[in-house]
This record gives sequence, structure tokens and C-alpha cells, in this order.
Amino acid sequence: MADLSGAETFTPRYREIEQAMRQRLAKLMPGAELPSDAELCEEFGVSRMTARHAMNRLAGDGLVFRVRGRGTFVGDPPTHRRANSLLSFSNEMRRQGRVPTSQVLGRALRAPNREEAARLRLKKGEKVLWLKRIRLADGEPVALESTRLHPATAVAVLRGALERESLHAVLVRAGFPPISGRATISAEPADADDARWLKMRKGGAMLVEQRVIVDHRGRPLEFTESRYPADRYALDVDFVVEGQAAQ
Amino acid sequence: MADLSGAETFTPRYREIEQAMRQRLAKLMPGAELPSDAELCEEFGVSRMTARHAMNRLAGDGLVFRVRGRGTFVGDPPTHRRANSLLSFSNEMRRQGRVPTSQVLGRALRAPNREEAARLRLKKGEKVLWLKRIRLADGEPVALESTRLHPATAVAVLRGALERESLHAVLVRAGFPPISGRATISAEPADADDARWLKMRKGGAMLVEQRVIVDHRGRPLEFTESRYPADRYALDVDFVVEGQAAQ
DNA sequence: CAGTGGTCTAGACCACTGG
DNA sequence: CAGTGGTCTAGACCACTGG
Repeated sequence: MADLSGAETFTPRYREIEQAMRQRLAKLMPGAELPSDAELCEEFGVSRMTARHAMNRLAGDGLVFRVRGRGTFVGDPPTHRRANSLLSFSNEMRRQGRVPTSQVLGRALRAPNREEAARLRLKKGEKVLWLKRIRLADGEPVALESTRLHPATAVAVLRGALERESLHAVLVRAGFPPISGRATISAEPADADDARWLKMRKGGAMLVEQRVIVDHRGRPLEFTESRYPADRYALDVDFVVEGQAAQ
Repeated sequence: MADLSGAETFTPRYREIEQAMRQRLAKLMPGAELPSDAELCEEFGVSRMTARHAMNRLAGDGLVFRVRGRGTFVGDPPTHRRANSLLSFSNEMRRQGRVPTSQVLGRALRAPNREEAARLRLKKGEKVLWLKRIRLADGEPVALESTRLHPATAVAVLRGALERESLHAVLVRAGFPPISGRATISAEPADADDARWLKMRKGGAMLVEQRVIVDHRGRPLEFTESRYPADRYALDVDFVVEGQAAQ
């Protein structure tokens, strides 16, 4: 049995250093000099490879930048590298001044297929909680959503009133706060299901988003496919041009 | 042993391994197993930390994934692009081990329409440099791109050999380095132009990306619409769940 | 010059997966 | 069980920056 919520206590040293530095960074000005690798080794009692591991992770996040021969410095203010933030459908619609509702088409605990097992990193024998919903804005159907959840969340989700409250709210309350994720966005022709539930023509263009959302330890919580009729939805993405970012 | 002969030619060992693996990856199926760290050490004659460095870079790019206790495997098909960090089309395709080419359909300096003037913040009387290209990967048409550039870039872009070099390379050389931007992603049915140039059925699903790219002062450099046939392209987006971001 | 980060070695122990 | 990737050590030489 996979205990997603369990007390998994091991934290690598580089992670501890990274977290300590994150806290320190919040109080410093951009451009301020940070301890050298050698100083970090001394302070945290680790070898240089371990200290570097921590600092290179922060550099990868854009929080610090490292200059050979000079040192390590606090990066630019976080408004520039503001990550794209995922709104729950409910919050997103409210922000647009529309009233979000959902219609639950199905909810069941069942055996995963190969893709579901891989995406959610299920162990052999674990089931997946499947959830299919229509998402509406002001009563108009805007998306058809298939969500597959890690079985650890099953009790909370099966009990939740998903017509009224957001899935993310249920997950947070159950102790599985979704933190970040990755989405793949593509286009597809509408299939019979799309046409039926979203009241559109079969073969019409759909925007399709598949996303995996993970918790604070990077463990997959949900794997969702959202299908939007082309004329009812679009996504905005901020980006940085490669090779022109910090350093 | 590291090559110490010439400073300008120095390539770290992990870089060499990384490049060698990139080439190998292009020929493998997603999910295929790759050499273990130990095997890479033997093959390339390096220590494990160096082999790991190379493979972890590939993992960071999503080209491979590593599973503790099992091994390292080829990642999902690479027609996906990390939308948060914008690669030039050319670099993106090269990273996937494909050969990028372009066919320029048109290039002209002309009066902007209302949207172009607004997006590029043109002053009254300023023209827009319009550029229409088919982007190909290994000879297969993958996108139809309409780019509108700020007139300041016109001289450089009109002179550039865009069949062979990337637009971004031309902009950088001309002193207009693209830094960041915002994209809006939607889906649309293919129109007659899409059908003609991309060799697809009219009305088929297209992934449509509109983006504005700005320079380091936030001034708009280009406004581009890219149209991808649904079955030949997808975008990846990393995100942070709202209200749960680290720090 | 002393100090910095970049690269690299040759080991080690660990948790984990599969047969 | 043997094999995997994750973590870590205690060294090393390097190119580079500044004073």
C-alpha cells in the first residue's frame, strides 16, 4: 500500500542546504553576494559536490546566479521568472466574472491502464480513482474533463461534493495539496463524446490539455485530460527565450 | 582524462557524453532502456559523477527519465516543446535530432493593420515587416508561421538568409536580442492556406500559438502566429498551482 | 596573488526494483 | 539476490576574476 501522506523523513543534505538558502534569499537584495562553495562546505559540514548540488538547483530556478572566478549572487526579483500558475477551473472562471459549475458524469475506483499507472507511478495492484466531469461557465459547457487520481486520495474524493466545491479544495483539505505540474497542450478533432456533452459538431477542433499535478515531494496526485471546444477557450503562457535568461 | 590542448576548443566530458546520447536517442523508441550509469562509465571512461552529470542534463530536458532501481529510459516523443522556455524553431528541432529548414513564402515591409500596430506598439506611420514561412523538420512541414517584426529590425531581417539561419540568430546579431514573451494557445479548424501548405484536410484541427516577444526593455520585437497540424506538434508547459508556490 | 566556480576522480553506502 | 539510480565524500586541477 502506497502511503502518499506518510511520514517519510529522509531529506538529502543538499535539500536542507537548498531550503536554508531559500529562506536566506528572501531577506537579501538582488545582486547581493552569497557564500562561496568553500564557505558552504564549512558551514554545513558537507563536501563541495554536495554544496554545489544545492546551489546549482537554486541557479536552475533562477534564484541565484553563479559567475566563475567571482562568486554566487542573488538573482533578479521574482516578477521576472514568475512561473505560470495554474488556476483551478473554479477560480479561473470566478476571476473572469463567470459562475463555475460542474456536472459529474462518473466516479469510480478501477484498475488503471498502462498510461495511468505510469503517469501516477502506481505500484502493482493499486487502483486508480477515475472521475469524469463537464465543466460549465454560466451554464455553458466549456470543458470535458477526465481526471485520474492517486488511490491515496480516494476516500476524500469519493466523499466530496464535487458539484459544488473544487477538486483542489477537496485535495487540500484531505492533506494532499497540489503544488506544481506539467501540461502538454495539443489539438484534436472532437470525438463522439465531445460532440455529445459539449454540444458541438463531431470533428470540430478541440484544444486538449493533459496535465500531471504533483505534491510537494514531486509525487503525482492527479493526471487529467481537459478537452475544450476551440471557440470557447484559450491558454496564456509566459515564457523566457532560451539562452537569454539569467547568466 | 580531460583534453587540455586548447582553451577555445575545450568541451567538458559530460557535454560529449550528452551529445553522443542525444544522437543515439533520436533513433530509439520512447520507453526504450538506456545504458546504466555503470555502463556509461565503462563506455566513455569516466567516473560515475561525470556520467550522471550528462544523463541528468538529458533528464532535465525531458529527453530521458531515470527510475531508481530500474534504469534510465527514453522519454516521451520529443515533438513537445517546453513552452516556458522558448526555443527558436531551429534549435528546438536540432535538440530533437531533426533537421530544421524553412521555406520563405513572403517577406515585405508594409502598413500594419490595427492588431499589428497595437501588439508591436508602432507609432503612426511606422511600417511592419511581414514574414511568412513554412517550417519543416526532416523535410516534413510542421508549421505555418506569420511573423510581424518591428521596423527597427527590418534592415537586418530583409538581408538575412532565413532559409539557413534562425530568425532569432539574425535578431541577436542585429542587436535586438529577444528576451521573453507571452503566448496564447488555442485550437482552430484548418483554413485553405493551412490545407495547402501543410498538406492537410481543410477543417482539420490545428494548434494555434500567437506570441509577442519583447527585448530586455520590454519593447515588442515580434508578433508571431504559428499554426501546427494537430498530429504533428504539441506544447509542454510547466506550472505552479496558484497559492501553493514555493515561498 | 588568493579566491572563485567548473570539471572530474575513485571510491562508498543507501533504498529501491525485479527475478 | 544482483543491479539500478540517489546521495555523498575528500580530494584534485583548471580557467577565470579581482586587487
